[in-house]
Amino acid sequence: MSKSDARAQFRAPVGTRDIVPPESAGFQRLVNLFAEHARLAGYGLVVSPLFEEVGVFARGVGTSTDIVAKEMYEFEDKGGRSMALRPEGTASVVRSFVENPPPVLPWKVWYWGPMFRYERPQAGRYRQFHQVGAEAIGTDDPEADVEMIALAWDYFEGVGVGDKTLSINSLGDARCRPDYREKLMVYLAGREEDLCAEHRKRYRENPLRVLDCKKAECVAATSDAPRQVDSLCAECEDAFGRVTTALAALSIDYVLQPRLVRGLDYYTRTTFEIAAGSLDAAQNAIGGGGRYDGLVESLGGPPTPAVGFSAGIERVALALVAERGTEQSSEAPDVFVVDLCGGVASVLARDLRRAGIAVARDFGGRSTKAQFKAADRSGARFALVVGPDEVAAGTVSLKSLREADASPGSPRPENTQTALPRATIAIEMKRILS
RNA sequence: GUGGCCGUAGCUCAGUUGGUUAGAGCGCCAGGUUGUGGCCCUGGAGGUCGGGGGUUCGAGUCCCCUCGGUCACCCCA
Repeated sequence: MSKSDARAQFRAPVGTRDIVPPESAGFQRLVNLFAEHARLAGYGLVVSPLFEEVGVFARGVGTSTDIVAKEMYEFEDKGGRSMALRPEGTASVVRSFVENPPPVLPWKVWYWGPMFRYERPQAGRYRQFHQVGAEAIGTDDPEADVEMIALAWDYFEGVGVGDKTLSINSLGDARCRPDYREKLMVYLAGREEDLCAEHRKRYRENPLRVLDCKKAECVAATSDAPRQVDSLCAECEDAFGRVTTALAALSIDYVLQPRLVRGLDYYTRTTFEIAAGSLDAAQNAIGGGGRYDGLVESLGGPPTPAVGFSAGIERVALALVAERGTEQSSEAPDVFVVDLCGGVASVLARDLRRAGIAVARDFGGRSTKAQFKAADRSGARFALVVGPDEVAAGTVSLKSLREADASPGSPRPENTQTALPRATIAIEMKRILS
């Protein structure tokens, strides 16, 4: 089989990609760190299906959103049911909440996994991408909003995203949003001619979306448009004030972004987004979220306030690379077994692995030189050499692969090896590695 | 869904107005060193030039189509 044959046959689908070592180590790290932050904040893991009935997203996310209207992977299963690959995580989690009502509120859960959106791929945008996220369902306390923002912020801090901006806004609630919407509609109607071609026709469908438009015409036309934050009802006003006050107390800097609308219909009151300064691409949002007090009810549950957040793993990874360059893998083994008589590596490696030591080895009975080359490349700290001499003496030879003078271009140094008893090698290596 | 740019070795790329058998660096494998990595030297493997069609005596090079990549619009993570 030639390589070109194998390559010509199949490729990863458009907009998807394989995440392979060493990059996958970074991916795993981002997931693991979120798991840890979530655990510390009292969130339990929820694993929900990657696909749902279309209605979960249509009613949850909203049929007027781009995500549902034109980006969903929909299919009919063999039972004739209309299904869709999940384009985001919150709707599924809420469906799960409604289906399995927890005994105690709030229900605090986190998740991670792939999401699917049928879009043209570009920098930082894929058809299958991965998110970590958290939801707190069953409380309207603004402090829950703050906990969610802090979780997001501290996660990004923890993984190493230094250059980032938190934008927040309040979209009001069922009481004050309609009033604001009306105000904005009137304002836009008076300036219809100034809007971009797209929104001149469509602003009536969702006037809030015009605020999010990046076209110069729309930005100019809405520069002094009424702001939702100025039209909040007393309750929303109070809630938003408590959020901003608490953020200040936590020393989390934020920018009030009255134009922050976000493309999902379910948001109410607090919405927020975190953008990475190192990403100058069009896609610089690494995470976002907000409150969705009406979603549980619209998916058939009892009226239940909730707040959530999600982050895009690929985007975070891109931000980290942009900020600090490629990180090297931390998957290097502890030791590399060099087997010079053949057949002894498997037993030695297993002894060490059972003791919790990461062991790599070579295959194919290659030359000493080839095995040491492989050992060097593996990044292992030590080589353990077993040959006829060692077998006869009941020992294993330990050699450091990280000499202090191992600068590129240096000549081969003297080989310094230590003979260790074979019988207690696992214990001894544990001690040396610690 | 629309548009710009780009497809030559595992990777990064060169390849003259179209002209013989398509090259380099890095990486990989082996030898130099019959038990020792990095540096060095020598050799080797690896390509239907993304795919198809056309023009031509002759196409990696020109034309068309197609697939893929990439960036942007839209929108979002």
